[in-house]
Amino acid sequence: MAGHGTRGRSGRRPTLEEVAVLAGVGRGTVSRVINGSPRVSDATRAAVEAAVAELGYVPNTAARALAANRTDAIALVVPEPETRFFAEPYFSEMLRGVGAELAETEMQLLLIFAGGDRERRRLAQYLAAHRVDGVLLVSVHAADPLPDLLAQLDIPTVISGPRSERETLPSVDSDNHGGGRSAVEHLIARGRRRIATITGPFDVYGAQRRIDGYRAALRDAGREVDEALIVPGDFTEEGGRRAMARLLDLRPEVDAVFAASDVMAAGARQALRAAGRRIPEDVALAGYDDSVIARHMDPPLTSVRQPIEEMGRAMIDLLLEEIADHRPAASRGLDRRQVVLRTELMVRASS
Amino acid sequence: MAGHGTRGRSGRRPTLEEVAVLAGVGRGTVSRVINGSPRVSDATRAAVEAAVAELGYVPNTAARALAANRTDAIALVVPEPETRFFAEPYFSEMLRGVGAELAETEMQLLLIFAGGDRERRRLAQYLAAHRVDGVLLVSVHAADPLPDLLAQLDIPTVISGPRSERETLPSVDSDNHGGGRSAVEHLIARGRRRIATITGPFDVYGAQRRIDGYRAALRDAGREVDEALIVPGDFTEEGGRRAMARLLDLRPEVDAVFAASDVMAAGARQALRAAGRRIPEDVALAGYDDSVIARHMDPPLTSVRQPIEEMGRAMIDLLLEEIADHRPAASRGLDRRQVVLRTELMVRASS
DNA sequence: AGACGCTGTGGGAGCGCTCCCATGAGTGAT
DNA sequence: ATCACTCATGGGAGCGCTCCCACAGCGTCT
Repeated sequence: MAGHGTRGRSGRRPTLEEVAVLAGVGRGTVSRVINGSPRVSDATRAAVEAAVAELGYVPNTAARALAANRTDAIALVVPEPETRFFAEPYFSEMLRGVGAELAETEMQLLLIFAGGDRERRRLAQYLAAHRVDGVLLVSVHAADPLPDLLAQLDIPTVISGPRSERETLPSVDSDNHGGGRSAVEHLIARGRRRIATITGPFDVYGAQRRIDGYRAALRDAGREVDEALIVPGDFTEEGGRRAMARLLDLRPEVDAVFAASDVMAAGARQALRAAGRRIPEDVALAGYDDSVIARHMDPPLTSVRQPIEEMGRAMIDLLLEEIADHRPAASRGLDRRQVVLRTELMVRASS
Repeated sequence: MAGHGTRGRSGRRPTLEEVAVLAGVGRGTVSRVINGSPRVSDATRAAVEAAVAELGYVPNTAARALAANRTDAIALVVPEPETRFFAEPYFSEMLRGVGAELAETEMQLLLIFAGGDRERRRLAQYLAAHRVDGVLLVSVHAADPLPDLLAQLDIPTVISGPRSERETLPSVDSDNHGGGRSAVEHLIARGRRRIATITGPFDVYGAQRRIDGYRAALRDAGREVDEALIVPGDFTEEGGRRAMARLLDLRPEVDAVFAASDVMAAGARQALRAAGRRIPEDVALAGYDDSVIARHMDPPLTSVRQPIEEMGRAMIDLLLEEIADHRPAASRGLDRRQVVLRTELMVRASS
């Protein structure tokens, strides 16, 4: 029996047409009212609105999408395994900003993880199907082919964290250079002499900028940069631990460390403890992100706060603009589509 | 000039019809192949697949949704302000499981926050428009009208954490009773005499169950339950701090605390420190969730681990089933649609 | 008075798909 | 050879909307 038919019938929702009949107008007019066109007389508009209210009419999005060729949805694409997504509190906060800003609109948010190969292929299909009006790209490595794919498909995109200084996609970022610099300036001001840094992966532009900030602060203070004090990490806790251990090995006289993420700082702290160094008495420690971990560490961690939520909001704003004036690529210039937001150093007991 | 028309033309994607022509078959046949119907000969199927590959055909979801009355999308609805969503690592991990399981399918995940009033109304509209095939409801309080709305709209729904022992919606939960019990049994085994608990909100069923587990463990050990040792919290850090402070006031002789969440345990720790109590020498501490905070606390926190990721997977499984046999409510019975997963106690230095 | 332009409106023509009915070919039983 | 079925297939009829053309009504300019 028509299980399907029953379902279709029982839950039938009113259509544009029915609203039109009830309001005594044509379909086109109802459509105009629904979409806020100004070319409708006040009387007609009122009549239509009454009919809409009476029937409890809600537009059918599929039909709209089909006819108008838009989806009113954007995707937040995370090109990392889900695991990492949440190891870094960064993403969660960004999501918060994105959600908040999007709540102002009719747009919907799709969350897509594309860590593995299979997910990657699925994502490509998905994008090819133009199932979203725009894409938010988070945490992209320099060599990732995704941005090019998106450009090729002509899908409006905003990237969080430019891939290089000559990023072509609209982007939102915090001032990594200034952030790194402020942390190191603080350590200098605290009288530290041998300041090291545990860096992020070199293929992440933001990580590079933090290192540059580290160098700048030292140079401005008239100090020489000891390259052995710059040890590579990978944004993981274990990586931070290893980097710190190595650092203690190479430069046991180190008396301050700027870790490019709180998570790595947590790892560094373990290594310091294991080596019997006290924080901050023997070694001052500063992190980056001002995450939950920073506040709960013992001692609480000095950390560079990024306005991540605000960054999320800014990304949505940019993306909505991109979608709005989505026009032939040629007519776009090198717009001022690179937003950079200020950081703030949260000083705590670790330094 | 026709920016719109240009766009529509330039990026034109092949349609079913075009695939049919190229393969030399009818539209219906192509549709059958695309949708994996068995009623197609091997030769035809091969021809169609070749044509699909050659044209790079990708089905238009909007058209499909319109014609078939389904969306191939499900929503994860979080009826809390975004803020809380991430304060509890719980959600993040759940999202991970959901994402992983969903990656096996063609379904898409929509993330919807419905904390405020405006978001609530928007959500209602959204659901009324049947823009998703099913809904995952996370962290629902007992009095929330959302589940009823969903039932009324006849939208397949799975709830994480039943609202009461007579939950009618399919649900996935961890064994809160067993979890609470195991934590308290552990504290008893450690020789603690005055064991208190800081609870979650009373209108959260899971929180109730944890209290019940606390009571059960004490009773089974032949101990009397001192009601003054049961202090209400609200799953926040500050709430945990206050509860602990109050506890120290009322029952200074307390020598162990089971907090119904790690976040509250972190708050309790602050209060204990402030009062000069050592962990675990003076007071043993156990939490719930086995979150990042537990591992980074000083000392590391004993905590009840829920298989949250697995719970996310289970929710998706249940929901997909619900969607598959979505039939008149009458024909559904009190199915075995209540999944309960086992917890595990992670013992660390705090106890 | 006629020509012209506006504004508000109605409704046809699709958008690309699924559903389902009709059709014809193939198979085996009578 | 005939009938009854089954199976693969083609294609019409929508799904509910937006876009846009056509047109009526009215004021304005010459």
